Amino acid sequence: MQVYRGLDVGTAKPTVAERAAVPHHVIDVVEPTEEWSAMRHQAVARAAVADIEARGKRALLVGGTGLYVQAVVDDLRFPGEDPDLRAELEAATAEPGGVAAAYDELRRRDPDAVEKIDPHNARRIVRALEVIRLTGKPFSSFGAGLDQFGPTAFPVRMVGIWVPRDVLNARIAERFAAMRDAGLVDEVQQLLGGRSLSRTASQAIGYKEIIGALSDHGSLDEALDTAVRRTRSFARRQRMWFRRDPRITWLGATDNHCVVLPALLATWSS
RNA sequence: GGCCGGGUAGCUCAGUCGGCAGAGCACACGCCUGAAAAGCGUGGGGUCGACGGAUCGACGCCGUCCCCGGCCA
Repeated sequence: MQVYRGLDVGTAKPTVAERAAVPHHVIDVVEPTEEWSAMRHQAVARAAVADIEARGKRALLVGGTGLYVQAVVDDLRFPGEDPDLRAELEAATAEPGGVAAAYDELRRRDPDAVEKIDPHNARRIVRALEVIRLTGKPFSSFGAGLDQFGPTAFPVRMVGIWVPRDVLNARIAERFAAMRDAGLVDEVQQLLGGRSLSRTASQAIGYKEIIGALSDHGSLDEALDTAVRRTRSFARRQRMWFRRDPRITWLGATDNHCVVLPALLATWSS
């Protein structure tokens, strides 16, 4: 979400001072009216890494989202996209019984892919059918899957910081309180002036809830509570995603995350 | 004080004619290849306000009491 210009406070974007001290990349690269995607992220982030390495420097990748980290680091090749076809499939699944019918079609055309997709997950069923109809090849033929951890696309060391649950939850709540104090609501109001955010930008945690509260005069306190819960849920999905990656070295943190710095720096300079 | 409505999961509430106690959210566990800060699956949880009664059988019917809200005085 830090790729979006204007989404500053709520994405905990690095400050101007921080960016002057350490050059950051892939920040503020698009307007919030634009769509962003894993494939787009892969291209831009890899270009940034190549640029850094060409200057004899070393890139530090900061992951938030597992799919995006793997899109950059692993040899993921995304099959093509067809917006019209996707719209047609989405309309079909919106009909009563449409999701079940689409799932049946997927079962017939790609028995392997059906194993990894839940029968009610319309979004992923649509995407799989889109790829099959577009390419004529099974969705499952595009790579071994995200649970296969082969050689990375370039040399990389992966480190994760494991934070105790109660510390994490407390920090998430504090973080949103601080964002509110820093003017998050004002920022959302300015963003909305005369335009609407893209589908991807408008689902940013905090922004989505505040936009909802502002548009139907709901409670901002409730919006922030929802955003806090959604952040905890996001953190849980991050934990689930990264936990299964055997290449990650986990560093434990207590209530003071600085204690992992020596181990982190040792990894960096090794 | 009288009348009416309500009391069921942590929260908001369904529960048909009396026949195995339900949903959404929360929480826990988990899935994942062009929306991923997205989408989806599974699960644990109950003195059905309390006590008594009729019934083979009560969240439901009858009685008494307690609590909450509204109206009247």
